[in-house]
Amino acid sequence: MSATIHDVAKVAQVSVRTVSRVMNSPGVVSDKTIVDVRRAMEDLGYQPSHVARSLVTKKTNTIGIVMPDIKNTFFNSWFRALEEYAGQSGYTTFLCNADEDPTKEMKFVRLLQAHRVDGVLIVPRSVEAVKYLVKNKTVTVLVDRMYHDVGTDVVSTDHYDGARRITEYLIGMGHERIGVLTGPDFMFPSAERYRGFCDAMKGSEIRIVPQFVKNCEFKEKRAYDAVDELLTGGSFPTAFFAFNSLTAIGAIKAINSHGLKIPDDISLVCYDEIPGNDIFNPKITHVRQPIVELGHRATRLLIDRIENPNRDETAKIFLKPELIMGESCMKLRRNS
Amino acid sequence: MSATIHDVAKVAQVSVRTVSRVMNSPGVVSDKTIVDVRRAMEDLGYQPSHVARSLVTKKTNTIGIVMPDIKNTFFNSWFRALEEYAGQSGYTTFLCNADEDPTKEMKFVRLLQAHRVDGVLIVPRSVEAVKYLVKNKTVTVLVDRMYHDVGTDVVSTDHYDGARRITEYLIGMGHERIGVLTGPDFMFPSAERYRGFCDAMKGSEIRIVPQFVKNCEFKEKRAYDAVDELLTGGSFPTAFFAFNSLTAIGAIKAINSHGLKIPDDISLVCYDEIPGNDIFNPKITHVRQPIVELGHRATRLLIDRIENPNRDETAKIFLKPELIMGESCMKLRRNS
DNA sequence: TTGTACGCGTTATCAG
DNA sequence: CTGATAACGCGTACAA
Repeated sequence: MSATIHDVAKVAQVSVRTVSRVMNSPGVVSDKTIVDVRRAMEDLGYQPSHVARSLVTKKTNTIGIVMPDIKNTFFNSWFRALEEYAGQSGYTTFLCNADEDPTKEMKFVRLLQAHRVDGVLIVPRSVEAVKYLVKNKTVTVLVDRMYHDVGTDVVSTDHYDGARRITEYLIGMGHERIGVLTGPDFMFPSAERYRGFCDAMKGSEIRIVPQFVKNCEFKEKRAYDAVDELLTGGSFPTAFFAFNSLTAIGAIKAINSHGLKIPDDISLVCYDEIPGNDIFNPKITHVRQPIVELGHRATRLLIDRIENPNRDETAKIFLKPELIMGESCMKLRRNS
Repeated sequence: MSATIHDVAKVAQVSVRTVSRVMNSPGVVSDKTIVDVRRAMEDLGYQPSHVARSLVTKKTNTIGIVMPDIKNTFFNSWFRALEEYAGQSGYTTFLCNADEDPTKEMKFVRLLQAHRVDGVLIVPRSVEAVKYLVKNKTVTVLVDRMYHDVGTDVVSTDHYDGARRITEYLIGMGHERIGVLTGPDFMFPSAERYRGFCDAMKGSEIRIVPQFVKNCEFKEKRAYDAVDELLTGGSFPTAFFAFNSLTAIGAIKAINSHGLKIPDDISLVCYDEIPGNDIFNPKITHVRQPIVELGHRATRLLIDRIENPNRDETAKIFLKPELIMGESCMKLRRNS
């Protein structure tokens, strides 16, 4: 099929070793031979086989990306940033969408191992996958979600801080009855955000209404149902805090279906940016994670680990989020 | 590093050939040996090396995806559909984002060839990349965009039909001054959509206003500037037809910045769905391409070509688009 | 500066 | 049913 290094050698009238040299260390080859070899490569449309090369060098120049939900704009944007950075560093990416399914996730992790990727960037759904990677000594960086017990590098953001600040903002606007649409408790970002929310509430001596705290599993439908149910009841929250963009969308749809207006009838803030927010009316006030940097830092760290296996202590990097002000919150009169 | 087939053979006290057999043709191996070998594999955490396997079988079970702009929701969704289908068929994908840059595109095509992918799905930005693939006998399926002269398979949609129908809809609503935000002329989808637009106009004896036809290169900023300029002038269109979601977003922003309302002051339709359209107010009337099917069909065709190299004549598949009615068009009084 | 020969981890051919 | 052994295409000691 494709031309091999032998074909090139034959055409250029040199040995394969020399052809190999013009590719990997052109410095030690005479200029004339370089020209000859290059011409031969050109003529034959030769491309060195990464697979053969990988077999001997034990390096594939690929990294595996395992993410839980590619439909989520957040992971989507993260991947774009990361892919660009990886490409510039000479790495190609294998993108795996585990679909929030631990079984699929394990399948992908095994697949990546079979492909002998040089490293893995994973937003884990279950500890098992991470443990498997660690056990097999795969260079691994956890992103966004993390587990404390396994000794891997982590790049994430300060979820506690973001949630706390946006909650304080809501409180400052006079809201005392706040509905929270959370993700699964066992997920680090959700747990941290909830902790931030609670601490902000504590700090203001407003009580959390237990019925207003809804675990929506980060899913749009769950959020829709939860908000729908709350709005149907007698006294509902004056504001909602959705823990990610999907739950925010669910909330918006439910609010719309009840004929209510944001922010006039009800306020809404969320974590992450909803798709189309820049043309949405009103723009939603939200916590913005430095997503491009999250991609770059994670990839940089991973590649660094791949290329310098000197084991420094594991890195735990938490980037600072940012509050983006929209017009989705109504200022209430303080009744104090 | 990882355990090899030899390690497994040693532990299971059989030859490597036998280990290979339990993986690839378990039928011809005695049950007892299978059990022994499986146990050995389990104990060592053995995963067969795809790279070594690929070297000898000349099959990598990977396909390359080259797309022009991953930020565009359309390609984004397309990829999701395709990746799922490919995964189920046992293929892993290399995603390459050429960023509408012919140079990057060529670089990626070469990279994919170096990785010895079994086939390539490409939304081409330039003919060169396609010609290169064809020259190197890479199994290739063009998606969305196409070139007539190169003899490759194509899976796309009927852009002419979609554009024509939505234009006729606009005309039916009484619009006679229609602004068009097109893509590059040399791109098949844009050219076809423009042809559809023109034919619809001809059919109704409304004249096309040349100043209202703006080549926006499928880019948001170009669309913003174009619409902004038109709205600043004295007499502007009563409706815009944006040729993709990005130009629609640009148009919406420009319209908003002029304090105009859709559809009260101005109507808007577009090709493809803008992100967040389901919560956008008003929902934008648009042409919906069967994007999931586009991913499945393209991948199915590609894999079929890979696995059955019997050269049937090249396939040209054009799926039918669909009109999705929103509330972004005002019905005008006919002045006839 | 250049060439020969071996090994990387599989599959597959041919005997047993 | 099972086992030596030669490829596959490349990198690299070692030799010249």
